[in-house]
Formats: sequence, structure tokens, C-alpha cells
Amino acid sequence: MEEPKGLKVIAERLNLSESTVSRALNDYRDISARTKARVRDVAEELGYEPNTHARRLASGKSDTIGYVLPKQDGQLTETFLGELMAGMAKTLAGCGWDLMVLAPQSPEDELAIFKKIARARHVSGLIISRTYIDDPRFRILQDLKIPFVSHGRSNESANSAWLDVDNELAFVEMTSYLASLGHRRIAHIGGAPVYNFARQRADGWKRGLKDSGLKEGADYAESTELSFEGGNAAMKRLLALDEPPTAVCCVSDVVAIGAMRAIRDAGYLPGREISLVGYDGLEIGSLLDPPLTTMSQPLQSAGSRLAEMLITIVEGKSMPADNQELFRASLVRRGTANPPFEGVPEGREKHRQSINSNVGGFES
Amino acid sequence: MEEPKGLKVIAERLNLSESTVSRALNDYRDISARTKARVRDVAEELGYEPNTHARRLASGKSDTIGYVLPKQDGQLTETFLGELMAGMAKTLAGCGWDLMVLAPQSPEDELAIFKKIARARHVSGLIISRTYIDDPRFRILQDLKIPFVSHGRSNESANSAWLDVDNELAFVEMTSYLASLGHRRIAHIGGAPVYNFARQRADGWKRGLKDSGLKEGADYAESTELSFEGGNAAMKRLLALDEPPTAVCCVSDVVAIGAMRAIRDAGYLPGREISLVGYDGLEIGSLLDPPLTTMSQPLQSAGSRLAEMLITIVEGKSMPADNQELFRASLVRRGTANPPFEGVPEGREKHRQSINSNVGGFES
DNA sequence: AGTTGAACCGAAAGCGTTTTCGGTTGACAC
DNA sequence: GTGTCAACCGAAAACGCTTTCGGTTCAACT
Repeated sequence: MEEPKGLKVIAERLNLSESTVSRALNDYRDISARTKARVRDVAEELGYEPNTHARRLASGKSDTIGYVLPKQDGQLTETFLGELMAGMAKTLAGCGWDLMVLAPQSPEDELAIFKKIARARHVSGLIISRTYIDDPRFRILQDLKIPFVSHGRSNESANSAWLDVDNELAFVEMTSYLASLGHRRIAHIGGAPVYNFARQRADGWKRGLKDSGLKEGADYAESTELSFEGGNAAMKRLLALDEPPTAVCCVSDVVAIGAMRAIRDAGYLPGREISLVGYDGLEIGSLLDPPLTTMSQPLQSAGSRLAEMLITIVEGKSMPADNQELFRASLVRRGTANPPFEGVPEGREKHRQSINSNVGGFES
Repeated sequence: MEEPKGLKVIAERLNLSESTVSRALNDYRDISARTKARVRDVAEELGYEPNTHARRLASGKSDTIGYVLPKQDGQLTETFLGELMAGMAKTLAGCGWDLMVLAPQSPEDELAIFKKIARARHVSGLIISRTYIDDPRFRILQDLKIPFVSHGRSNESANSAWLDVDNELAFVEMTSYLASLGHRRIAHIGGAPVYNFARQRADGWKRGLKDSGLKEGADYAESTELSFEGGNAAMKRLLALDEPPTAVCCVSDVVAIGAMRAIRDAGYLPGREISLVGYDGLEIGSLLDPPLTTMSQPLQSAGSRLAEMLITIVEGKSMPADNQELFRASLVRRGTANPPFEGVPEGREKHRQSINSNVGGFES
């Protein structure tokens, strides 16, 4: 029993033309309510599902947006992906749109993919992430006239649509928070200066220092790769200074965790002799000992919003430049940010209970 | 300057018919090599890119496979997604196929999505993951005649295609390894028994015990949810036993990390008084103190293979039941699995250096 | 009674490919 | 010189939908 699907059978069954059925299903206003109802009933009964390809071919729309997977440099940051994509897919599905995954293997490959999309137009818009300070993709996509939204800003993003977290503000807050705890020597372990967020966070740290009337220690601005090893090495350098910092703002949780290890290895306890704050809000941070204080950013909602923005742009309902949104990160107080240590630096007894602010959430 | 793309312009330009051009580009054998070359040159020059929708409509194929995102219950396990999907997207792209993400919001929603695909056929195959012991999706997809491959087996998977890790073997090895270190009281913290992998891992633990001539302690089989809290609670129960285990096999790294905390909170040191091994090979495990010994499974290659299998099935080149593959997990020796502790249980001095097998990779 | 104009609906032309089915060559053998 | 078989290529029919452009109908105005 092959189901002879198609608009046609509905039309025949109701003695209507295919075009009428089509318009009825698409809720055109020149079809009477009664007819629409009849059509819908039969469609329902027959389990009719329009042929996506035919529809897209005829309408010239593709109802599909692509998400460009960031290069897999770090591993842990992939925590992003699941939530972000779930957010996108969810709202896209709500509008009948599809989410396609693009995994460029190299920058050249990425360019090739873009060009192909520009011509074939089988994807009507893109979402990119992990933006660089000078990210060539903005120009490229604009030149190719591919609608897109970026998760993160860039020097090139003035006229395009983006959604970003206010990284600078987050680090201002982070720095001020540490200052308010009494710290005066606050360092920063930043990321590779190609990433836009790395610059923003470094800027935030500097502004936070200024706001608190502190000056930027000459050697307190470290920059490293976004990895555990990077954070570890940077922290070692900081510890080797004549006057090591008493608190450190880290560009990411992973880096912060690396730094914690360096602190430990130097015989100190993170959060006691040296406070630190991470960024990303990774769950794993709460499992550490002491649990890592961090800033967390919204992810599901970001994905959802990115999709919404892109849809309105693709449909021409808004201009790219009118879609620029800044989300806020929020401080998650856990155990690694405390007032400066007053005691003997070298002591190393059981200590966690007292300094652990215990927001990790599991020891209840 | 609007590019008047299309097969047509190529045809006109060469004084050929559209059909000839089409066949030339698709490498039909009844087109002369010379003609093919000419067509290809012009296509290249014009930057021709076939219209996906038209092609798919005409050919009846959709060249798209869908990946069903697992319900977002845990967070950390999402590390999977990035790598797995990158693997899929990569090999799919190599064949000109697309990867679409499906994010069902509920089981009913999932069913609705399946039904829609069964009718619309705009996705020609599916990859599902996180399989249950009795997973209804196998029957459903078979009944709907949707080609699919599952990442993970099930009681229902005998006749369908799957790729799985030999969870049982992994846990046999894990258990035997602990036994070989001298442990005799080896417990297991397992996952919710709805998940197929949870059962397999529990079975592996049991078999490992038997292989090593140990018997399954009555209270040593814990089962908990796949979270930090779950692992923590389960470990607490184990610690409260009259004769606590000296080693624990954990169903996942997250659970293991929760267990580590419980061990610490009880005044012991993970890897000293109580050894434990996790599963998943999460990078983050290497950052812990001591670094977590674990079993790691291939991910990128799994995604890639899943895609390959599905393609051959969709294209009718092989039967589902002929596509069943078992990957192996491999032990990652780090710091939490050591010979049974001989000393005084309560001591808690600096100790890491001695027991840390230091495979974490950063302290070099 | 003639005109107007909503309100509804049908015919038909695409959309850009693929694919079937023939048809035209030319070479080669008889 | 007729027949045959490859080797190539064109015409045209799908594929299943959307959308433009008219064409009726019927009530409501002049």
C-alpha cells in the first residue's frame, strides 16, 4: 500500500485545484475559511507532508541556516556547542527551519564553503562563532552577500549582526570584585590576542583596575593559549615576580584551572594566598577543590536568540546592523576568591572548610 | 551584474542541450570525454553550482542525514557532541552530504519528528545516540522505514546498524586492572539502568570480578544518576559500609569526580585509601588532583564511521544488520588507581608526588 | 438595470534539475 | 551498398510545489 501522497490527491478528493489547496495550507487570505478547514482536515487525515525540496525550489527560499563549527582547538570549550546548538535548533524548528552543521577543515575550506553557499544558496544564512579581532570572515560574508550573525564581535562587526557577551564589563566586574575584597595586586592571564573576546577581557581588566584606583602592574598582564598548560605556565611566570599578585583574573576556566595547579605546586592554596576568578561557568569548576569562582554566560538562550536574529535578517525584516545584542555574564561565587591572605604564606594545613564559600552546590 | 546561473547558460554557451550538460557534469558514460571536459571548464569558469533543491527534487534523493541530539540531561557529556558531530560532518561533506541537527524537546516531539521525516523524506537517514536498554526508537524507525544507525546498542538493535564501544570489555579491563593492583574489594557505581551502556558497564564489572576470582560484594553495586551529585551520594553510601571497598569502578568521569569528593570529604585521598577509575576520558580529569584515571573512547572517528555506515545503508549498498561495529576503549593511567593503601588511613600530609603516576601531561 | 468590487477559486507558468527514450552520426563488417 | 552497433547527444517529461494572472459569482451600490 503505497501512499500516493502529494497535493494532488488532496485536491482531487475535494474537487479543488492544486493551487487552491496549496494556498489554503499556506493560509493565503483569498481562500475562504471553510475551504481552508476542509483542506486542512483532509491533509491531516491523509498525513500529508509537503515535499521540502519542491517547496524550496518553487519558493526560492531554503529555510535553512548553517552553523559553522569553530575549529576544534581546545576541547573543553565544546561544552558550548551542545547548548548553543540545542538553543538554535529549538527555535529554528519552531519556525519550520532547519539547522545544518558546517565543519570546515581549514580556513581555505571555510572560504570554499562560503563561496559555495553564496552560489548555491541552499543555506540562507550562517551563524559563526569564535570571532577574531580582525576577522576576515565578516568582509567575506558581506561581499558574498550571505546573511549571517556572529556569536562574538570583531573590529569588522560594526555593520553586521552579532550577539556577544559584554566581556569587558564582565572583567570590570571581576576585577572590581577582587579589589573590593581588598586585593591591590591583581593580575590578568589573558588569551591569544587574535581572539576578540581575549582583547575585550583584557580591556575589562584594565578598566576595572582604573575604576578601583589601582594601576596596572607592569608585569601583571600575561597572555597565553587557552589551555590548561597555558594557564599553568602563565601563572608560574607571575609567581616568579618580585612582587607576585595576590589575585588573578583568568580569561577562561580552563586557564584558571591550570593556574590553580601552578599555585598549588608553588606551595600555596588557590583562594587563600592567591585568589583567582575564571570565566565560562563550567560546571566542572564547582567540582574542584576549592571550587572555582567564575563568571557564567548564557548559552541556550544565546543560541536561540542568534537563530531569531538571523531569521529576521534573512527574511528582510530587519537590517543586520540593527541586530546587535549584548548579554551579561554573571559572577558565580565559589571558593577561589577571598580577601588577601594575612597569615604565614607557607602553612599548608587542612583549610578548605573555612575559605570555601561553598556555592558549588553539592555539599548540601 | 546578476549572474544568470543555471545549467542553461552553460548549455547555450556550448551549443549543447541542458540534458547533455547535466549528464556531463554527473559523469555519465554516454558523454564523450571531450564534451565532459568542455562542460567542466565552462562550469568552472562560470562558477556554476547546481541548485540543491532542484537536484534533490528531480533525483528524489536528499543527501542529508540527521543527528538527533540527546536530551540535555547532563551537561558535561556534551563534550561528546562537538567531536562526534565534527566527525560526522567531515565525512559527510566529503561525499557531498549535509548534516542536519534535530533537537527534540520531548519523546513525543521526537516521535513527531520521526513521523514527519518518514513522510517528507527530506532527511534520508538518522543517527541516534544515548540508547536505552529497551529503546522504542529502534522499532519506530524500522516501522517508519527510516534508515538509521545508532551510537550505542540496545535490546532492540539486533537487526539494525550500530556502532558502539565495548563497554563490557572496558569495564572488565578496568576491574581486572584494579584487581591486578591488589584490590580485592572493588565496587561499582553505575548509571541509571535504563541506559544500555550502564548495563553493559555493570556487566563488565561483574565479569571482571569473576575473571579475577573475586566475588561481587553484596552492597558493592551502586546505581545512581549520571551526575556529580549522583557519584557523590553513591560513594557516601559505599563509604558507610562496614567494609568499604578499596577501589571503585565508575560509570563515567563525572560520577567519578563526584565520588572523589566524597572520598575527600571522608578524610581520605582518592587514589590512596580508595582507588577509582572513571570512564569517558574527559580532558578535565587530567586537571584534577590527583588526576583521574579513566577509560577513553574514540569520538571523532566514531562520528565519521557512523556517517559512513549510514550512507552505505541509505544507498542500499549494505544491510543494516551488516553494519555493527564495536570500538574499544583504552585505559588512561593517571593518578587515582594505585595499589591498596597500607598505611594509617587518617594521615593527610602532602602526598601527591608519590602516588601521582603523572600521566596527566602537564607537570613535565 | 447597469456597474462595481469583494471574495473565491482555477489554469498555467515556472523553479532547475534528472532521466528516459529516441535519434543521428560514423565506422566497420558483410 | 546495405546492415549493424557503438558512441553521442537532444527533446521532453517528470519532480511537487508556489505564485501570478485572470475569471466567476454574487451582493451591494448607483
